[in-house]
Amino acid sequence: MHAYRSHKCHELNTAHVGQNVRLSGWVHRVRDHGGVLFIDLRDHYGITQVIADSDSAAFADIEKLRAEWVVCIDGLVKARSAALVNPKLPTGAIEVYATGVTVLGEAADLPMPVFGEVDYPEETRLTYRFLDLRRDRLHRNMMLRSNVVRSMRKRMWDQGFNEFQTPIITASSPEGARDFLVPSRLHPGKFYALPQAPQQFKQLIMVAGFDRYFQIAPCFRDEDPRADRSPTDFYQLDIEMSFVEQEDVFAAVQPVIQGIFEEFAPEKKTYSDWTKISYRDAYKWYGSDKPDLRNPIKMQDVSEHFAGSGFAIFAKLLENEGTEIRAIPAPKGPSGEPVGRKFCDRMNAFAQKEGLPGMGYIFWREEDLPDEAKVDHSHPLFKVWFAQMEDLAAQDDRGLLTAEQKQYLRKPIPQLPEQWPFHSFTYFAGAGPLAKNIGPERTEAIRQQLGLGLGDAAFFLGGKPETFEAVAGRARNEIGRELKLTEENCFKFAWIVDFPMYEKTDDGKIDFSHNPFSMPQGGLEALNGDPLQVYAYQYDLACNGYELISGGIRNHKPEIMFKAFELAGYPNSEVEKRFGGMVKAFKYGAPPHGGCAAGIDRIVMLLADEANIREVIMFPMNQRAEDLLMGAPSEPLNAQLRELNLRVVPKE
RNA sequence: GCGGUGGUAGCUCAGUUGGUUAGAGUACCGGCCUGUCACGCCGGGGGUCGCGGGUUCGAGUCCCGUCCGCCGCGCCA
Repeated sequence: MHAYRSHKCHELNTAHVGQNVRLSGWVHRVRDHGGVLFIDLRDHYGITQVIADSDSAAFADIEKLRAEWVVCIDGLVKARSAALVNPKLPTGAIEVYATGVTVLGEAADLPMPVFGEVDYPEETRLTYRFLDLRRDRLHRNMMLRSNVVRSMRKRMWDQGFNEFQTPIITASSPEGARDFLVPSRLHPGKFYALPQAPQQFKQLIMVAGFDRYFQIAPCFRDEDPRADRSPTDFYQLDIEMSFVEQEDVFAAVQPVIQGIFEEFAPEKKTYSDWTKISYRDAYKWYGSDKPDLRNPIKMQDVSEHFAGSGFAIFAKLLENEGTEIRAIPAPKGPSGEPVGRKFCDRMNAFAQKEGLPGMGYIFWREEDLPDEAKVDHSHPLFKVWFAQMEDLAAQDDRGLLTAEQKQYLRKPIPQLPEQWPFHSFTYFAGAGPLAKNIGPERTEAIRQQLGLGLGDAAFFLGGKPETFEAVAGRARNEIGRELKLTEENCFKFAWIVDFPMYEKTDDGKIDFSHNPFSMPQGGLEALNGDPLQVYAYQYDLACNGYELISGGIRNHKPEIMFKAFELAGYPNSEVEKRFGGMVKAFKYGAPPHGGCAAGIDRIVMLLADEANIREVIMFPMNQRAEDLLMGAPSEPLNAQLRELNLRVVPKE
């Protein structure tokens, strides 16, 4: 007999009845009935019920067991009678009658139970991560992660990619985020850095002729965390390919990612049409470069309806250069409940909370035409009513209008009818202060442009797009969620392409807006024009509102690279100094190449249906980038500092 | 750095308008129980109500400050 176990806790069944077995695991749950007691014994694989009664030699010892003790049980497999079978357990048809027990590891009183599904404060969970990991949820998440990584590797290998490891202790590479620095003992005063990504190394691997590379690579960035962003370190599926264009990268990556989602979330729909949306359109339509396309709301420019209108705030705004008014359509949700003033006010408050002056709105409800409009066919409201009826007639699939009524609507107005076919003069009236200010005709024009109807609403934001776009995007998320417009149980992907190469910083300088290593579209020539009009071969993959992948076709020509950096204010000497290794390599025959990196933690997070990235990381940091279990960061020993020639400046 | 929100027993939470000795469940300890699988029943121990100050006859509750957790913003190509 093996010292610890003959079987695992998931595998015994009626076929084993009568066998003497040995199981090891944790005491999941004790049910003590006095003369008979039950232990749910748990290991990585499952749970087996152990039973002991007063006839058992092990009874006295088993009575002393407590939750989470690690024990080895010897016993006899017995079939449960039909009434006692537990269908919830894979091993529920049998139980092990204990004949002996060895305590392998006692457990103190638990700071948090392993049994049960109650939520516990994250601080406790992180401090006792090893206990939390025993619990079903995290245990399952980590196994999912392991399987996802296994599948990723296999899919990459099957496509002819080769996995290589790149250095962890390396040079600072100014890619945007703060570096983690590592002091050098052998070179006092000098520092290594942990890589923010293996970016330069993977490009060098292409220069070295390896053609297709991937790596499950740790990346280190010293930035503040978010729910979907781990501080300190995270893992990427890092990919690079030679002799490729953008479409080749897409074609290589989509089957891997889509395959992973289909494999590990079979109960959800994984859409296979990955649309391409330009960076600028993404902001225009969704207010984000990682739009959640499950939400059908698409924002639109409605400036023309507000220019010179009675709504002075927007009319005035539009007189300034580069301003526009954008609408967020908010159609009523599947419940059919009209979007009312209360919801509109709440969204307005949301915008104010996010730092905007507010968000105007119109909501459409049913109203009677005033009497004068019923007879005066040049009355603006009559025209609105007529236009809406025409609209209705054109798309009348519910038989709301009679043939006679439709007939009438085909006639040009104003033409007095001999027999008036309508009993009702109700129309979709735009309500709210904004509609009042711009009048019924403009309100109607907006309704038509946005394709809205009875019970729907729309929100309006004005100014320079960059000042409100991001908030509009968040409002769009809120609206989609609250009105239940956002499709659930699915994954929708989009490649966000054509990132602008440069942007104007607050102090008016030109700087890289994203990745300085990307190839500018149009090459060297494009860099001679307006930098703000230069787009890069750079792309992200957005999925359900998360950025899952970021990548680009790289700039492999030194002369274009120097020029690109020059535009951002970096002299050649600076480029040589910072990217010396790569520049040197490019001088000796660099192939055109490109690739991307996929956030593994985020992918697993989506697959596990978790909202927080810490739920899929084995030993995550807390929000202040502290490891509560290991006690990191910690103060160094004086001897360590001396050896490194470091001195800590006292805090003021 | 800024904003939101929370902090009461080991853990999850309740605690009314400011009013007796701050409660429940769970875990723990003791007792009872031979078919449970969230076992049940009886009893017990366990509290700096995050911390500090203030108002008040009286503060878990109201006010001010502060610390800590989480979420968001800034930041992160």
